[in-house]
Amino acid sequence: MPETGAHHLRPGDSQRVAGAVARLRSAGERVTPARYAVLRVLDAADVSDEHLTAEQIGTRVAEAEPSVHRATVYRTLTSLVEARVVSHVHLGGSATVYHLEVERPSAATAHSHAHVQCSSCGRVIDVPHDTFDPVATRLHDELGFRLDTSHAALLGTCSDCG
Amino acid sequence: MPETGAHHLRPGDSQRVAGAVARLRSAGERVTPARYAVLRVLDAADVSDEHLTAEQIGTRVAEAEPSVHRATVYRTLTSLVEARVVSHVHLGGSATVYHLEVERPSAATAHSHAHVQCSSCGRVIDVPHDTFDPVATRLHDELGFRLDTSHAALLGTCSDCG
DNA sequence: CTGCCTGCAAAGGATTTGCACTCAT
DNA sequence: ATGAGTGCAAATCCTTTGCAGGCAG
Repeated sequence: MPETGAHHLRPGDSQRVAGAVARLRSAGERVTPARYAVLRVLDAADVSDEHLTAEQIGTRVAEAEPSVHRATVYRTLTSLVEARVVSHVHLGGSATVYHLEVERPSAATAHSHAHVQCSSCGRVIDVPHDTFDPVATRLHDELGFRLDTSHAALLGTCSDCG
Repeated sequence: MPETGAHHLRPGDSQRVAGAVARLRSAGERVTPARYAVLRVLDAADVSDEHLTAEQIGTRVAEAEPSVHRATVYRTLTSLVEARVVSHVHLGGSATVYHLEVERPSAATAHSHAHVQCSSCGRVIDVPHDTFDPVATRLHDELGFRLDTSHAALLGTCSDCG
């Protein structure tokens, strides 16, 4: 009764996890239980619109799969980002949060949304990617600076904390 | 031969250092050698358009005034920021940089410039504060989010690294 | 004088690394 | 079978903190 390498797949695993695994594999990376665990945590967070730090991911992975070491989570995140299966956003509060990358195995084209964070409650808000277009255009024209709107978040105050 | 409290002033100290000291004092904070040292380092950095992290400031202070302990530099920066004599910007790379605040002892009104950082060479570029106005307006209208353009930097690629 | 600020040293928390072993391929 | 990935533990790095003494106001 031969198994084909998908031994880690689980019933609950979403389309996105499956897709991420596929891209991971095609990137020449190995698919291990630890990596599955991280991907599942990220998938669940995405569903509930959460943005998790490496440490939070580590904690959740530890809950789901105690055998996965924290250090491995860090290494895994690095690999996943490198393989473009996961992307990260630097928040103003100097934390970095991760989330599953939806498509696009190739490089450049920033498709994802931009983020702003409330310095009061810490909430991260996704904003349409074209919000920053005017700024991006101006920076490019005046300074030759190519803005990457999805790689860092700006701070401010949200309506709840206003 | 009575001295009036300016015992720490030095010939080389710029107008800005003097102003910072004045505001510091009027904020009810004490003016100590350590605080002078930090202010001088920040002033020198501003002149050369540098943006220094707490650690870099610590190093430069150590060079100029070896007797000032690193821990004091951290505490000093906290105090100076609180007293609005110094402001800090969170860079995308998850470092925080400090610089002298030019005027405005009062709160709110963001006057200072915004920043963008090159993810390739790390250079921090000051941009006119109105650059982000279109975005700020849109975020405010659509989400009730009040953007603080000077508190965090966005990432991108500068013309040199283009 | 009074207590804010400091130096010192030790604690702290998050991330990284060396090493030997394991398992995905 | 072979080396990428892992667990473990120790090392690092940056920053914070408790405490006693010192200096600004």
